[in-house]
Amino acid sequence: MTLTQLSAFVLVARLGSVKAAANALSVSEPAVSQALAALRKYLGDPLLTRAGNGMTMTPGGSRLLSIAAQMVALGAEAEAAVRSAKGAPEQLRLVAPSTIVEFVAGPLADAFTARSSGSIEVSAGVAATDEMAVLVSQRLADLALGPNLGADRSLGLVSEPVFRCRLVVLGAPDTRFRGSPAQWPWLVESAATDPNSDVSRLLRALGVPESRLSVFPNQTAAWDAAARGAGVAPAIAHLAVHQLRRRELTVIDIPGTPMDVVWHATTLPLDRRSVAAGSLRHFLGTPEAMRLLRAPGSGVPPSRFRPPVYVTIWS
Amino acid sequence: MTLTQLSAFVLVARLGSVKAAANALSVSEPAVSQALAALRKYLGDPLLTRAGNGMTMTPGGSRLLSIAAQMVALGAEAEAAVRSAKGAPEQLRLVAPSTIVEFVAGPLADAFTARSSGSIEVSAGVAATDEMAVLVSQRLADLALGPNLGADRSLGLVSEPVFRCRLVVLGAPDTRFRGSPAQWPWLVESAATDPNSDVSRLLRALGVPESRLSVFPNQTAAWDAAARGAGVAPAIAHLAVHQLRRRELTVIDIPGTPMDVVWHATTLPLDRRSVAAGSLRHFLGTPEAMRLLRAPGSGVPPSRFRPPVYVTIWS
DNA sequence: ATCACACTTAAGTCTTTACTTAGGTCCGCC
DNA sequence: GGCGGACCTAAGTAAAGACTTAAGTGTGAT
Repeated sequence: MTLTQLSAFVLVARLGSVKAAANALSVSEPAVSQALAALRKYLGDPLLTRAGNGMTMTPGGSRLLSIAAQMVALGAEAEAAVRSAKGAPEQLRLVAPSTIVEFVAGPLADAFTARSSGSIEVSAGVAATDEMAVLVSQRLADLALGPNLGADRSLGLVSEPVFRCRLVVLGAPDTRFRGSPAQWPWLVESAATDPNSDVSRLLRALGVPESRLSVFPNQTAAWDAAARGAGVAPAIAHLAVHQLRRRELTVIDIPGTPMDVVWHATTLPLDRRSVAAGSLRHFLGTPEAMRLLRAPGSGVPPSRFRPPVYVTIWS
Repeated sequence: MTLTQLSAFVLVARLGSVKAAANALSVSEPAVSQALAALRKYLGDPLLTRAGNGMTMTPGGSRLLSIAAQMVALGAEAEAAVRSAKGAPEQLRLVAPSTIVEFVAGPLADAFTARSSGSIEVSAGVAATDEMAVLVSQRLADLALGPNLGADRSLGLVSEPVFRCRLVVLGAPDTRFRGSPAQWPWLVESAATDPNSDVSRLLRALGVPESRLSVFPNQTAAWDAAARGAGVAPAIAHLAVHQLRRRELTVIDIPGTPMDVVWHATTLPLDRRSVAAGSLRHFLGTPEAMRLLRAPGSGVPPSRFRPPVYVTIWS
């Protein structure tokens, strides 16, 4: 499986004909056909079959297309990225659970970039708890903000506490649900599907079955639903301060809550981490960072907005 | 640039030594060193340089690492995807602007999967307006939900109106801002950074400068900030119905609003589109879909929650 | 200084890729 | 039936990839 073969496949799939693809690549028709044949043989799937005038994709071909297209696009992106790296600002990758990314990653990244006077760019990525440690240890991320990842000694990571907060359960002030908390409707955001997150630990401790969960694309939406009485929602207390102050939501007394949570900053040990990672680590200890961690969701200017890491499907 | 070279590079970067990488791949040390040399030559960047005991990355190397790691991971994923495609449910890719994905993609995908009794899985992806047309025409997405994409005849797409709504501007009931609307603080979500979105068209018409914009990671967070008086926020009226009903927000009278907006469903023409795409297109015309389009953000059960398309950084 | 260690280069081999031209096969269509 | 278009296979070639072993070359430590 080579990139040339994949791009031949992608082109045939997109243009609907071997001939057209050969034309687009300005090579002969058999060249494309053979690249396709090699791929078919390697993957053990016809991928594309003749159907009258054009070609149709097999199920395997259709899965492959989206992945292959990404790989081809990334190949081009890789060249461009390396070529343009000279003199470009250094990049720093921060990973965190979706909750943290939603509320604090943007402002934090923005503030840090400003502080480095633009010489370091921070991009934020969402990751599951158990992936974060691997990402950092493999240098695919520079710093993880979230739970303590230092427990697994084999990865050789340094995890230091940076922020203390409390996990509570919120609901609309005037609603009552019947039965035990396990029977109530629970409104959660996507981090609850990560079995190692604090929220899913709480849900397990309470014995809430999956059938009572509604997953929302982001935390604010889940709270919004809770505010209209659709159920109860777990929350890092200080992040919901606006909703609490406006009395849209109120803290519900549930056994096991408030639950103390400590956010840790995890990096490689001092001798292996990059200078930029160290300086972000240091920044997290400053009063400015504390203030950002404490004050949720303030938005950032458009020029400094960076969407969380995700790869475009097509270049 | 081959996948073998890239994986050698990734492994060296991750393990911090050529020797360790060679060991992990169970090949000789020069084999890895040469793969690296070929890549260095091809890209014209040292990528990794010796630094005492280990290796450190150049800026180019660090850019490459995250891309190369994805490519390698995708390579493995491609094989797995094709091999497991036999008998697996058909997949259907829906793309839409972030606003639509946030509110309706989850419930819509969930309802459609249920309706097909699990034989079709829908995944939702976020895309910029002008990318959506290309994605569909290149078969990288099956259906786009959003603005009318039929204007560009050359792509041969079919865009049909499915839903009418109104774009308004919201603010907290009791706040007043000074000066003209162009001077107010505007709280927007990421789609506003897409110059072809309805929101950025509105902002341009009003002459709002970039400096007055705050970008939030999602629409609900922007509204939430507006509700506490931080500024005004554009909104598709019916999606903010809960906030309006609770009087956290109220419609502000601004020239040019309400702006009529029509969501279109865009697919390939009938003879070129897949059966699944046609059936999703048909589903969008049913009362059930209408109800979901009209009722924002209801959450989905965990088993059916699918995060929007993004590629994991590491496999 | 020089030794040990780790990366790099050199030289040689074998395999695979990527491509060409030439001929074969399949399918719809008149 | 046979024609045309489109895809596939065959045979052959040049180039590149992916290895190996053997011999440098640089750097930190004793």
